[in-house]
Amino acid sequence: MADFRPDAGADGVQALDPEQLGVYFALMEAVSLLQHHVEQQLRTEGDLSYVQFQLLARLAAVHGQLTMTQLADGVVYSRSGLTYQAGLLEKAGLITRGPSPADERATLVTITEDGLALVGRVLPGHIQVVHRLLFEPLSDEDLRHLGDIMSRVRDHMRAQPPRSAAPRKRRPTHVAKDR
Amino acid sequence: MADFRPDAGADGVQALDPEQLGVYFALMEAVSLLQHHVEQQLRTEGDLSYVQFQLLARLAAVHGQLTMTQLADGVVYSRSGLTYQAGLLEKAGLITRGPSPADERATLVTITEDGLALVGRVLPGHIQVVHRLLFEPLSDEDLRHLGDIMSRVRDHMRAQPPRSAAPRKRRPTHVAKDR
DNA sequence: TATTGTTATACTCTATAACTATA
DNA sequence: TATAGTTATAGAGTATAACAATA
Repeated sequence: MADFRPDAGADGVQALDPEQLGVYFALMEAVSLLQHHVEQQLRTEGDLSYVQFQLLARLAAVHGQLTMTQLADGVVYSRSGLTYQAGLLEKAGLITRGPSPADERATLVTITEDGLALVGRVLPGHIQVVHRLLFEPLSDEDLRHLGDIMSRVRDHMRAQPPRSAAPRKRRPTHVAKDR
Repeated sequence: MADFRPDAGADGVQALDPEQLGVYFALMEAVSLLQHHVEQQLRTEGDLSYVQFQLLARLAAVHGQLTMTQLADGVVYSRSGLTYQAGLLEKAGLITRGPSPADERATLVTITEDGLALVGRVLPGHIQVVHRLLFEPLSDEDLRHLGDIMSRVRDHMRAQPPRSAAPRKRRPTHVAKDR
């Protein structure tokens, strides 16, 4: 079977010991489960996807206006993806798009009253799910640790690549054609 | 704007304080970034999606055979979704499907030599990405804390709902038609 | 009757490339 | 030339419902 041991082959590459691998898998599975539940709640109570909720929540948090590029950052990884989502949200009357006076290339996105109302309507249930699934089994100390760790990791990742623009890529094909 | 304060409205519902909300967002964004990078690596080096990698890794870890239902658990949330992925993996020669002697309703999934080889080929780069993005900014103590916390959370979530079967649902429509 | 798995179908979402317009 | 955004298009992925077969 596959060799999960550190440095199982290669050229001095930094490897993970079994403990690290376990931590990584636990993190990914837990977040996957959390996200799945959260998406169900958002869909059921607000007919929103998680991405759409994030976009609205960002706009609500800054109290209104953001540029498409600012809005995209950290949520969506392609321009066209954001245009698509913004189109849906605009059609649903939750946001508005208009020209920017400062930079005429830019589009200013504004959240509507309906958009704000929807966020307000969906948020309590959202928070409830997160509380029940994520925070219930955690102590206050766990919470502090988790917050400290994850914000450090997030900042580390934000710093690393250019982001919001496609890095490098080589063969964007399908399932292992080379086997 | 939207009210993010605890108990902003409702009927005694358990709410999140701002610290908890921050921890939640940091967690989700960090994992989202990590997953995005990891998916690029898997696609580039092995033409695999993350789901496909998970399925192969599970099969590799148990050294071979699993039932479709066992394989789905925790990775995919619908039967047909797994059938689709298994079809791709089988077409690519990475797995094999056959009848189960024990239960003739079941399908036994077996990883092939090519499948094992691919996991082995992709894993070092995968591990490298995880190390660089997730573990680099963490101390040994952070690692212990994170592992402890996330495995507790994961187990808590696993216990909660029935899983692997669709829970309840109400209105699986599109973007907020009610506004 | 309940469970395992597949199929058909419809739809959401994402990404690439080409394009327009402004800085 | 570089940046902001849109459009067209193609493809991956997911979920629901209906179905067949076995327990």
